[in-house]
Amino acid sequence: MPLRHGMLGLLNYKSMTGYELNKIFRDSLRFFWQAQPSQIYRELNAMEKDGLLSSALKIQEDRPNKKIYSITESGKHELEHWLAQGHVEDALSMRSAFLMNLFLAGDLSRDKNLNNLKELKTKCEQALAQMENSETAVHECYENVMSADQKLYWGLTDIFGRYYYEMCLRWVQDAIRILEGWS
Amino acid sequence: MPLRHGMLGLLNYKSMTGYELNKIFRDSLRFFWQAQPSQIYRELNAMEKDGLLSSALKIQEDRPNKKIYSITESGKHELEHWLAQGHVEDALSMRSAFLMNLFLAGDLSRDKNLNNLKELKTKCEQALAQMENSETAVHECYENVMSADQKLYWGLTDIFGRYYYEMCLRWVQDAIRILEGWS
DNA sequence: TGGGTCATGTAACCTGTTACATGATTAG
DNA sequence: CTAATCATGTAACAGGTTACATGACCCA
Repeated sequence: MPLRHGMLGLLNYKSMTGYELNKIFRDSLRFFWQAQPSQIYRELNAMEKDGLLSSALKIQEDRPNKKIYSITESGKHELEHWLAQGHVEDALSMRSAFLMNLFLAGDLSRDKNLNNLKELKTKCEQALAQMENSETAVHECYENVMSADQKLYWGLTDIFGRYYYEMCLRWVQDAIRILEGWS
Repeated sequence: MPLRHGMLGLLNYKSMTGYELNKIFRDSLRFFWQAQPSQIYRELNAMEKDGLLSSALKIQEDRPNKKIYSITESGKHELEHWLAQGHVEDALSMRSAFLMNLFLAGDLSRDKNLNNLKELKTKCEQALAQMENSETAVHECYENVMSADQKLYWGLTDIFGRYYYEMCLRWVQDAIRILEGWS
C-alpha cells in the first residue's frame, strides 16, 4: 500500500495536516505517486482507526481549524516493515495507456500517430527542462528536516526521473525517425 | 479505459474467448498492462451489455463449452475514437511503489538497501535476457493476423521495453556505485 | 495419482477518480 | 472585485485484487 506508507514516511519526518500531505504529493512526489485530496483524507481516517496515527485538533481564529497528525510507535513499526520489503519486482512492471494505444495504433493513420509522437517529444523536453529547477523543490521543503541519508535516497529517485525522461526522449526520437522513414 | 480498449483492439484482430484474451495479456501485453481473469470476464459482460461486442456459444464435447466474442461496428467506432486520443500525457506519468520505498529508504540500513538494489540489478539482467527471445512471442501468435502496420507499432512498444530495461539497469548500477562509494 | 491445461465465472474487498460543498482571508 | 490559498471533507462510481468454485481431460 504505497499511498499509506508514503504518508506514513512523510509523517515520520514531521507531524502535519492532510492539507500539507496533499501539497507534498502534488509538488514533490507526483513523479512516482499521485493522490487526490479526497483519498488522503479517507486514508488518514483509516490509518488513525488502525492505530498508526494520532491526531490533535488545532483551533485557529483567522483560518480554518486543522487536524495535525503524528505517527505512533505502531506506525513506525509498520513503516519499517514495509520499507524492508524493497518492492523490487514492482520497479520493472508498468501500466501505460500510452503503450496500449501505440500497440493498437496500426488501425489509425500514420499522420495522426506521427502528430501524437511529436506532441510526446515536446512533453519530454518540457519535463526535462522542468527537472533542472526541481532540484530546489524538495530541497527547500525539507532542507532542515531530512537527514543526509534521506537526501541521498531522494537524490536517487531524482536521478531515476532524469534517466526516465531522457530515455523517453531518445525513444520518441527513434520512433519518429522510424515512422517517417517508413512511408 | 485501457483494459476495455485493449480487449477491443485484440478482438479487432480476431474473435476469441475470455480465456484466450487472458493468455494474451499474461504472455504478450504484461509489459505495459496486467489483468486478472476475473477482471476480463467482468469486462466482457459489461462490453457486451454496452453493445461493443457480440458473443456466440460454442458447444464442445471433450472440453468445456466456450463463448466466442466478436467486435461490433459500435465497438470498432469506440476503438478508433479511443486510439485517436494518443494518451500522450500518460506516457510520462508513473506509479511506482519501488520509488516510493526508495524515497523513504533513509530509515533503513544501507546494507539492506544495497541488497535490494542488487536484487533489482539481477531482475533487470533477467528481463533483458528474456527480451532476446520475446521477439518470437507475439510474432508466432500473430504472424498471420497482424498487418505490416500493426507489426510496426508492436515493434515500437518492444523497443520501448528494451530501452526501459536498459535504463533501469544503468540506473541501478549507478545507484549501487553511489551507495557503495558513500560509506 | 498428481499436476497442468481448458474454460467459465462469483463475491467481497480495496484503491483510485470525479464531482461536489463550505466559507473565511489575502494578494493582485 | 476576483482569484487563489487555507482547510476540511462526503458520496457515488470505476477499476483492480484476492480468494474461491467447478469439472473434465491429458501427460508423466
